Amino acid sequence: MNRSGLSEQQLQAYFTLTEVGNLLEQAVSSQLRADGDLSPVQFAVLATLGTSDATYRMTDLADRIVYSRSGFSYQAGQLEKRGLIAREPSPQDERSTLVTITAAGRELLARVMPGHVDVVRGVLFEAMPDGDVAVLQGVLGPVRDRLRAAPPRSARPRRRS
Amino acid sequence: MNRSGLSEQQLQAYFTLTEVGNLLEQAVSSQLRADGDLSPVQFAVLATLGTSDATYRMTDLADRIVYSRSGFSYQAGQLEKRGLIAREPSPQDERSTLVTITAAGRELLARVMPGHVDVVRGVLFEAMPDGDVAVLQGVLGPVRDRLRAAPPRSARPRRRS
DNA sequence: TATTGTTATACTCTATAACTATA
DNA sequence: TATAGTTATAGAGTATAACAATA
Repeated sequence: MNRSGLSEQQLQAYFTLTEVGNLLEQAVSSQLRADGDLSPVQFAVLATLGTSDATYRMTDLADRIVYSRSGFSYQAGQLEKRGLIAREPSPQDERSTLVTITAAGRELLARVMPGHVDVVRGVLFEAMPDGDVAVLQGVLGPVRDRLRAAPPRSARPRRRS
Repeated sequence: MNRSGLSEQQLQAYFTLTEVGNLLEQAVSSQLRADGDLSPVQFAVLATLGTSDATYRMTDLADRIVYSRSGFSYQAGQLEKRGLIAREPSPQDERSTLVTITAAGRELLARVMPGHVDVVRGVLFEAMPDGDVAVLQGVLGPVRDRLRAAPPRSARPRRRS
């Protein structure tokens, strides 16, 4: 434990995680742009919608993807303009908007996925022993779960006008 | 191994890593902005320069921080304007620019660090068993080393004019 | 010719605050 | 009064390509 409140080991692990994350995002970003004209965020939206079968509200998707509401509205607008997602008012609560992936969205996802997976393998898994995959998930999975359970950004009260 | 070339386990671990990285960056970004009016990239520059004693060339720093040259020139300009770093031509190779952190830069780094470390602990380490820290470093350290050894972005040949 | 770095340009992204509508 | 979502605005960040200087 150094004077800052994190051990040297923890600080190193944090920097390593950050650097790997940046490098990974960089590599993935090029591939997505080249193969599908998608940003990492847009890919995350399509992947989230295309993998889970669930429908999401705008706010929930924004929280999951880690975005401000307004920023997510912009991104959803971009994807909707290209016909990759659809928005419709929720029957239960007409304030809410439900987001679904379209057939075209699924097609693009399928078209982009193989190259994407190739990049991820090359960057992250090629030199990683198989056993380490479970170890990584074992360490970071609980962290993710705990963060998801924490009050999300959109829950922060807004200022009065 | 699913049809895409990554096992389901690998895909999950990749998504988890990405999500934790995003959440972490989000949290850290607020703290840095509030306490030092710094972006995560600007913090990374100061932290890299302030931690290692080495001097870096512009290109090497850009590669380390994972940035385009032009983008890094912009960021270096921002930091220099605030007196946090200094640039000078290299004596050995006058094409190169050496970057150093100033006393003011160190002061700002020291001022920002405690809160920064608090956030990182809260997000990443609070619920992580001590043993997992070494495990995480053990898994991601080699990945990072391998990526650093790979030809960096700036090595990509530029188009002829 | 190749490399280092900067800059002009054009664009994407992002957040804050204001706004509308529903609960 | 609180919540969901959009949008106007304004600014920050980013990359490409062109540029100048040195090797």
